[in-house]
Order: sequence, then structure tokens, then C-alpha cells
Amino acid sequence: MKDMDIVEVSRRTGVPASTLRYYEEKGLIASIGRRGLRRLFDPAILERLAMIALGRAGGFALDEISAMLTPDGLPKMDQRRLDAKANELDNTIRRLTAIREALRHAARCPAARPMECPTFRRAVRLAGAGRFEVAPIGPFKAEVVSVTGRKRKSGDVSPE
Amino acid sequence: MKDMDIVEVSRRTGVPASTLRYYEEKGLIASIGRRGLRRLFDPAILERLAMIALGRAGGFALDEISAMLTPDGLPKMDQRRLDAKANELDNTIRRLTAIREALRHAARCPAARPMECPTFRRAVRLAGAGRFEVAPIGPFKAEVVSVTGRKRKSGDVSPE
DNA sequence: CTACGAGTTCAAGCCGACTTGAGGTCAAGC
DNA sequence: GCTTGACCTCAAGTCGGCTTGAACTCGTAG
Repeated sequence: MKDMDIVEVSRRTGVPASTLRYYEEKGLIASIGRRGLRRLFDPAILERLAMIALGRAGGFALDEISAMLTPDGLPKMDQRRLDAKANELDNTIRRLTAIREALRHAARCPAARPMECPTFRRAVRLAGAGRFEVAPIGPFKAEVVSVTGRKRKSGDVSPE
Repeated sequence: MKDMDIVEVSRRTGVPASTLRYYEEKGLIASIGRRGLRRLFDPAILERLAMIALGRAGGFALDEISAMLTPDGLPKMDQRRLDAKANELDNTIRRLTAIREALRHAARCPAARPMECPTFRRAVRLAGAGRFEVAPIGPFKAEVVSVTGRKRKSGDVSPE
């Protein structure tokens, strides 16, 4: 297939030309020449953009993505790193799942104060927001107890 | 329990005082008075902050979160809206799951060009990246854990 | 050959969620 | 009563990922 100019790439991928230029500037993609001023791309750019989109959809930063892709367009990086990324996502997914359950539950749980509901509290905890552990509360106003005042600053990783 | 000043809230939740002030400014939380200049909060603030953290962990914008919480701290919003949010998360989760699979697969699939591998392509497609549409996930990235903690280098992705 | 339109460059702007810095104020300790 | 130091306010800065605007340059139609 013939080279594609930036407009065609944009049209076929939905990625705005400004974004393509930006990606090029960042080194995520490379044009293979110009026609006049106009950038030309190898059709393989489409795959590469798909990879980038994949990474973006996965919540990865552009820098991370470029670290995952070889300049040649192949997504090879060492297996350990890919697995690490997959595990990150795994944690995220678990958290989101808990939150989803919390929302679904909140939608129909009749408890006046959701924090009184064990299901909800569990979701909060799983969500990683559980550092504000709220004690099972009695008849009165919620009494909050036992929160470790510890501030986390290191890159600790998701709950369990 | 007695009112807590901002420092105590911060200590017990890990949320920086600057963030608490910011949240107050945005109307997400409210202080109930001052001691000198120092803000005082009702202990229920802890629950409210937990809710906010939950929302943030779910990828919701602060504005959305404040729309979900009544001024009184209860998370009530209509069931439809909560369900809608849950469904949003569901989609996100599905996408992320596909991406995770793609990563895991890429880690060990020997195909020179991953796009030639049906498994990978399927993941790309499911991820929504096949149409090159980069669907944003929440404002945290995969590795962000410290929802309420110190600022990580979270590459926020704009909300939809 | 010239005008035009669509691309190009570079710098600046935007958005969300905060953080940081300068300068102000106040309760508490001596 | 005065100092101190912790919080206060307000404005500005940061970061990622782009977008936008002004000024410019070509290839192409006429």
C-alpha cells in the first residue's frame, strides 16, 4: 500500500492531525517523509496507532506506552514488564468492580446511611478508600474510630 | 464525639489539609466552624471523605461526586443515575479486562507482529481501540492507589 | 504565474485536581 | 504582653494530553 498523508491517517483512525503531530513530537510515531510540508506515513502507522489507543484505553501514560513499543512498531517489551502492567490492571479492575457493586448496592439498599451497610462498607474498603474506616455504628451519630493516622507516601500498591 | 480540626481530619484520613480546603471551596465538604482561623469539622466528615474517595477511585469527577452526594452527606441520588454510573463502570471494566488479556497475551505470544495474532486483535477490538477511539477511563491510572493520598504522578485522563 | 486552501511551525491556552508560595492572623506558651 | 508557629487566604504554578491561534509555506487548479 502506498504511503498515506496525515489527513488520510487522521480520517482512517479518527485521530486528529494535531494529535498525530503531537505524537510525532513525543516520539511515539514517526513520519517517513513529506510531500511538500505534508507528512507522509507508512501504512503500518495504523497498527501502531491501534497499539497506542490500546495503551491509552488501559490508562497508561504516553511515556509508558512509548516505553512499551519498540521504535519499529512492535510491542515487544520484556515479559516481566508486560505482566506487571497486566497486574496493575488487575488491581484496577478489582477496585472498579468493588465500586460498581457499591453503586449498584447503594441504588437499592434501603439503609439510611450507607456506611451502616456492611456490603457498602466492604466495597469502600476494597475500593481502597477504606482508610477511613468507619466503625459499625450504633444508635447515634456515627462514631468514627480506629483510623491509623499514618500517611502513606511511598508507592504502595493496591489493597491485597 | 467532639469536633475535629482540619489537622486531625487530615491525619486520620491521609487527605492533605490543602485538599480539604480545596474540597470545601468546591462545596464537596463543609466545615462547621472555626477555632481561631482553624476549621472545625463534624466527625461525619470522615464518612463523607470516604464516599468522595470511593467516587474518585471509581473515576468520577469531583463535580459528579458532589452531584451524587446530598449536602447532608448521604449518597442518595436516584436509582437510575446510580445504575447508569454502575453501567459506565461495567463498560470500563470490560474494556480493561480485554486490555489486560491483550497484555498477558502479548507477553508470551510469539507472533512477530501482534496484530497478526487473532487473540491480540480481538483484545484490541474489545478494548475499543480497534476503531481507534480512545475511550478514557477514569482520572487515575492503573497504578494509582493512593486515591486520597499524596499526589502521584497520575496521568489524568479527562472524563468523558 | 498566481492565488488559494490546506497543511506546517511554535507558542500559548485549557481542563481537572491539586500543590505551592507569599504574606496575614490568631490561640497558646512563656 | 509578646513571640511563635501553625493555619489562613489568594494567586499562581504543575502535570498530562492535547487543542488553538497566528503567521507561514507549498502543491495544485486556473
